[in-house]
Amino acid sequence: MSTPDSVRAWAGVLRLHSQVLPLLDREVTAQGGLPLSWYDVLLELASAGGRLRMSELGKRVVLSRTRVSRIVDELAAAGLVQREANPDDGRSSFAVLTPEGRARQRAAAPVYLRGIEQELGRRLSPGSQRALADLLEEALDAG
Amino acid sequence: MSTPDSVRAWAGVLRLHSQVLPLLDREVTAQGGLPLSWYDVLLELASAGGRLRMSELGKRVVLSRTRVSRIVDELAAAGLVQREANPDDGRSSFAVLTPEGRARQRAAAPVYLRGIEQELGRRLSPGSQRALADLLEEALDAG
DNA sequence: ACGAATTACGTGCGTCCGCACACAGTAGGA
DNA sequence: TCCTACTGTGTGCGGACGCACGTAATTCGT
Repeated sequence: MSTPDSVRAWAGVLRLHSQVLPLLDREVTAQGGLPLSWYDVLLELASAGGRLRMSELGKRVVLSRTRVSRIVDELAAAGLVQREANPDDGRSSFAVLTPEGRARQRAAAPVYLRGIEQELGRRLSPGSQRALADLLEEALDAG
Repeated sequence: MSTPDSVRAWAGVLRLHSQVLPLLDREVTAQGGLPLSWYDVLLELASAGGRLRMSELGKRVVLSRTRVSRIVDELAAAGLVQREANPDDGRSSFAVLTPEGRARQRAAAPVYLRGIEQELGRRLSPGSQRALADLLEEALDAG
């Protein structure tokens, strides 16, 4: 009774996620970084030019739209983003990166990059990392 | 500014996890299956011969030891497992699969397997599935 | 043999999270 | 111009989750 490859793959995703995520979280918060959810939102905002509608942000980020709404509240309270009305559509609103938000994101980036690099570099050869990344992106594009 | 492969890989794990897990959850519960956490515990118990110490169970399952303790409570209340003292060590206790628990696990298995097969089969070729599984297991073994 | 350190486990508590719902705004047909 | 369907958003609520701690049992050094 051998396990199908798809099941082995899914089990691998589940396990790697549950093993690496807490380590990364600890390491980053120990170094005074931002919470992962904050960083994720700031990063996505930054790479989108600093301004995004809520629903768009919800799609790009790993969190639910609902959750994003609350995190943007927190970020706004911390002065890292600013809510802004959409003149073309009264329902929607933008999250806009403030200069300080951009600065904080830039400052936090190396901590995350180093953590990931370290945690995955320890486990896989460069070639395997590349192969894994390609396969995962292939799967995501087919989503 | 190209993203390192390790970061691409980690982002892929994060995204695939967040996309597939809810789908799988919905699909399974819609078909009257067990909660994923229940299934995970039952499966791990079954493949270990039906009896495992709590801490061992915590290590094998994707959940924290703390969480496992509570889930075993729920499973025991549902009659699917039974708590049992360890005669050789008064601190530890066993979770033992009941016949009904074993039956429920067996009955639920095809639902999960089909769901995973479907969700990953749609996204990756058989060869890619195998390659992905191998890479993830390689990473986990190095953990 | 006895106390300190360690291990296995359960639980109180606070956080994170998303579903279901409510509400305001928009689009489109008659 | 209404009236209806739909869309984008925020929020109440309850569940899932794990950390920190407490407790009981075992191990180990002396």
